[in-house]
Amino acid sequence: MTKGIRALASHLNLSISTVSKALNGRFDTNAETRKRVVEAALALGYVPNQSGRSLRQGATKTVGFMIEANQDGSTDSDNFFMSVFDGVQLVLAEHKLDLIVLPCPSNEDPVAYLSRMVTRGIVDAFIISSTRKRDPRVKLLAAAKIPFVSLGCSNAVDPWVELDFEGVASQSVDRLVERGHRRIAVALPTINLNLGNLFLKGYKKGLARHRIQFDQTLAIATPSSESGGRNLADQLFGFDQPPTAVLLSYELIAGGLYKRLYEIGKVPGRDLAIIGFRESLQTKALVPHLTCFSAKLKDIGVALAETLLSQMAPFSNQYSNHSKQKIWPMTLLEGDSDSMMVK
Amino acid sequence: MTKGIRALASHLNLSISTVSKALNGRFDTNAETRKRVVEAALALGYVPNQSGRSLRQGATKTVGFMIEANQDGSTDSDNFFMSVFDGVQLVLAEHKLDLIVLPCPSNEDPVAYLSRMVTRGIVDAFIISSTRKRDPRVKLLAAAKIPFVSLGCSNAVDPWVELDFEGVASQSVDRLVERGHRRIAVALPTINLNLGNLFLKGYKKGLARHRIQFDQTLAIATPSSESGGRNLADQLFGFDQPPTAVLLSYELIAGGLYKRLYEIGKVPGRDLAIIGFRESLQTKALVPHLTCFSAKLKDIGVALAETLLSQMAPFSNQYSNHSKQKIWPMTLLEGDSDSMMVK
DNA sequence: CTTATTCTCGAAAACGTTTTCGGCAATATA
DNA sequence: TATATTGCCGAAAACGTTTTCGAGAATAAG
Repeated sequence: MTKGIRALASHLNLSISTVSKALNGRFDTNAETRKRVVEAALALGYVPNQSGRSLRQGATKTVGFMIEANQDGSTDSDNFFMSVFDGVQLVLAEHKLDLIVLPCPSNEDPVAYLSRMVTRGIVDAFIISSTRKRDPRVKLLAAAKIPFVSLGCSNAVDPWVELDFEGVASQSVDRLVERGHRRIAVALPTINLNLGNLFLKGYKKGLARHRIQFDQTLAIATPSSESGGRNLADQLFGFDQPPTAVLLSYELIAGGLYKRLYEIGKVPGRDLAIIGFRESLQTKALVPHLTCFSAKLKDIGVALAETLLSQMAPFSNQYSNHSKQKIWPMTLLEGDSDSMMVK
Repeated sequence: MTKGIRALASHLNLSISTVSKALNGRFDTNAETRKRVVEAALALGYVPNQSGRSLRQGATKTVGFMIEANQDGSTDSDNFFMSVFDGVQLVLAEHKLDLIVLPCPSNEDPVAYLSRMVTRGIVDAFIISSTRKRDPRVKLLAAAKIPFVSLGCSNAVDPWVELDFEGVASQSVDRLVERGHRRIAVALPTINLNLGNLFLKGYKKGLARHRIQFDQTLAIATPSSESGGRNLADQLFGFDQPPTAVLLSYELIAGGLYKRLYEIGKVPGRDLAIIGFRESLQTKALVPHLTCFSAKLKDIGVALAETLLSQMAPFSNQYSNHSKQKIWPMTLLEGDSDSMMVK
């Protein structure tokens, strides 16, 4: 079974040189031929092998952007991903594997981008993040039989590592109910990230445990921005009977929420109990301190890498006992934003 | 002039296969020979071409980690680099160039890491960040004649794009003096980042303009962390005659600074005027609002890419009129942390 | 001494592409 | 009609490496 440009050429009854030239749009090929070749390439899903290309051309057509974590001894992770990368590299290095980061441009569809990177052939395996519900990218990778793992649960069969959104939400409800809250709102992402579903699930489970009726109007989708937080404040206190507590599935909105609360004369932790999701430099700057959860990001990276290796043929036996799907626990960081008692 | 493994082989009077096997530590080579080969490789600076390797081996030995910016319409850049990447890719895409990100592991020396990536040969050009004074990485790249640009000024001859640290510091002094301040402190990074020198330079220029004597004790190096900010507060109010204002060259410490101030009964903007450097989600969460500066991060990415292309042979003519070094202006975002008047 | 075995090395193929070059046919020019 | 030009295509080399296989020498076994 021939592969690559040879397969395409023989399928078209053309020489590989003609095919190559046609694909690269050279003018010493017939326009008609060019069209035929391009169409066939599309149909057969042919894409040139990058190693072959760069070897021949003596150039990779790629620019590298080197970044570092803060090197001055600061332990605060101002950047979620840098910590995760670190853990991933720790494991990969043991097997002489390197990690490169592929930033999807904001003006390109993530699926198209991934597909481009797959065919570019500069990596053997993928880690993907921001996993959506029924994410087309996992289908793409699974179909292409390319080893991968997703940061964020995808489905029941493919490998993933996930923060414990469900547990955090559920635990948060417990904590609030203990303090007398009955009307608890939840802030969810506006896009179809799977974390939203998980968080909502945990929230509902928590409510059910305490026999509190789920109220759809208290599940509020809000963009993860400053203004998203402000809007949330207005919505919460726009109710005839405002909720006394709110859970955030995404902590980036906490800043806007706090600010708007102060503007309308409400004090976090006094007039509204707030539990954020993950700690960050932002949540640490808030007054009163935001109660939220923390995770060992580096260890998540380690888990990601191990899960990935268990999917890669040369290493799978070494990691065969490794679980394919893992929910990562988070620990509570008590702040003052939910210390009030109700009723 | 032969290159690569051939050159090494002929230099050693060995066949390329033996050399290859020796370098890869195979046991069908004499131990003595292996040693000779490895030493010669080191001496001649030989490193295998990655394209050739992956082509032959059918594997790249690399894992890709795909990340995305927030896709839910949030305009806040919670991540400095993601915005910069976006701008870089905008320009590179026009020339069918791709961008990959190379995250330096925290346990590896940045110079060694860069050198490894250079020899790995998976990219044609580099962008480096966190530039230090007399950064060995720029020497490395310049010596190897690899096109590059640094985010952060390096020296007088090599290409860079830099945020206007000097201007920001200088302008901040003006602003504070206008409000009656004479004793103005400045917070600097503890490591030898070039931005520290520039910031200090601008600070001194500002002072000189207003005939204020520079006081070395008011230039305080502090790690960019929560606790760094707390320490700063203690140091400032530990003086017999505490300064009435402080400039931050790095905004990540603002949260810790604010918190500690409140703890010791001081209010930002009343007892101490504060001007931060760059806006972020954290600075936006602060109450009172931190006065700081903002830059169009995406445009900085564009500038980086253009500067880089002006250094790359195939594109340099297209960008020949492009300046090799560029200071990027920032605009003031007035907050309430420096609104007080003194005396 | 003969045969088997081990050790060390080199020749050559292969990975998948691009590019140079020459050849043939069809068309334009003289 | 003879010659020059153009348009289109294919053969083959090249990029730099790894790997398979066989050969020869040296050593061990019989």
